[in-house]
Amino acid sequence: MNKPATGIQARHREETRERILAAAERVFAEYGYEGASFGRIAQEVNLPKSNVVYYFETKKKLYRLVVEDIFNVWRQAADNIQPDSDPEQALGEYIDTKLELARVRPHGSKVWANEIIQRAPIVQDYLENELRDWTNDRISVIDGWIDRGMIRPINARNLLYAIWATTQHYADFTHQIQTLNDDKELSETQWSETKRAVKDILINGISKG
Amino acid sequence: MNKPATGIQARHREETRERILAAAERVFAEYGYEGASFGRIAQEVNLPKSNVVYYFETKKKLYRLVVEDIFNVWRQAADNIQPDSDPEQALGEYIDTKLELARVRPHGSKVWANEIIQRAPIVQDYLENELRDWTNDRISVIDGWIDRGMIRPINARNLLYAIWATTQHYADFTHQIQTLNDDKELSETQWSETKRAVKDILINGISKG
DNA sequence: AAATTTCTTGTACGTTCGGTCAATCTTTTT
DNA sequence: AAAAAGATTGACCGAACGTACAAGAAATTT
Repeated sequence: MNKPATGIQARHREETRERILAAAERVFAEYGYEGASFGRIAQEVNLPKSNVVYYFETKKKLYRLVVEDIFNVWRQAADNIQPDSDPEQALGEYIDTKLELARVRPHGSKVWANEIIQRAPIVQDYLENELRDWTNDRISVIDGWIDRGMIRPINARNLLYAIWATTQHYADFTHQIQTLNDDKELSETQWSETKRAVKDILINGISKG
Repeated sequence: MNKPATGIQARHREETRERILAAAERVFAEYGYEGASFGRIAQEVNLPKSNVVYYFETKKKLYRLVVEDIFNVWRQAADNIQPDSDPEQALGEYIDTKLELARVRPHGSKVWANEIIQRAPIVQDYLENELRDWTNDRISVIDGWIDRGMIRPINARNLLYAIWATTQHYADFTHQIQTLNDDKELSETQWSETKRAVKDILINGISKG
């Protein structure tokens, strides 16, 4: 798909694109779609505005790439939710991975949240296809576990939503959590404790006996 | 605090202010702070832009009123979390109420989410005072329950976050949920099932035995 | 090394927006 | 009913934004 990046120019192009995309994720997260501007993104990567436009043409196209990226990262995080997995372990790992993503890539999550809150004006087609199919697959797996008596008969869809909501909360509401933590970032220890506690609460809700 | 609203003028003023506030909540939710404009809000209530400006002076002031309003509604929803309440019932009612608010007033929740995602540029002082005190009070109550052996020793703060995240998810991510529900609004039955399932998952995580 | 393609950058244009202001109309107070 | 206060509205302004464009610099291809 991508060119192998021979030559000085091609290599430099990829590098610049990546830098712009990273900055765009931050700026879209912090200011919202309308609030973000080419000017501010350009400033963050120390390039003239017109150069950023040259690489991505329109704000909409740049934004879409940012949104699709975070979705694909999340999709991978659920790879281990398979019919033959151990439910508690698979979901535990899924929660761990999503919380780790909330920690190291909070901006992508915020952009996604913003897009959904505003009724997906840009990526609605993505929701109707990729997201819908992917979600239904995961629900089938969980229902399969229930059929085989491996977990309590909970509502698979609402469980999935609870996991999404809780894990993404730590990305989207970072600022609130930080304020309630006396304006300090969560420490290493607090993150571990959070992972343990979230699994404790959610997994306890599904296990038998 | 408010004038008793005698006379035609005063009554009409209150009425107009309310209509504008309701429209502003919708518009801020749907377009974000930057994306929302006096023009669009004015259009929704069929008034000239300058009249809306006359009532609220600046966009910031109007926005702040909207944000404070939803916070106060949420605060009330937790009134029954008291030391002498039955934990499972009190938290169950809290979840029910918050889900009902997610259903009937999704816009306020979205505005709050947006504000927090963007690092509370307008209401940071609110977080530092009202929200922080209120949260610590609730955590004390839950820890009290744990001390008296009424629930499992879970992490009270993370439990609170899980409840917020999960309930508000049904407001903030309405559009995604609807898309995954074949583009249909959740039915009466589905809302009941959701309330049951969310309580099932979260409350099961705290109960003893 | 000449020709071609790709990248860089400053300028400029049309639009939208928040907010001001003054003129007019309506309600309340005296 | 005269005077004062409050409400309504259209016109207007300066700033910011998305993006089109042209002209030159650099890299690549021939």
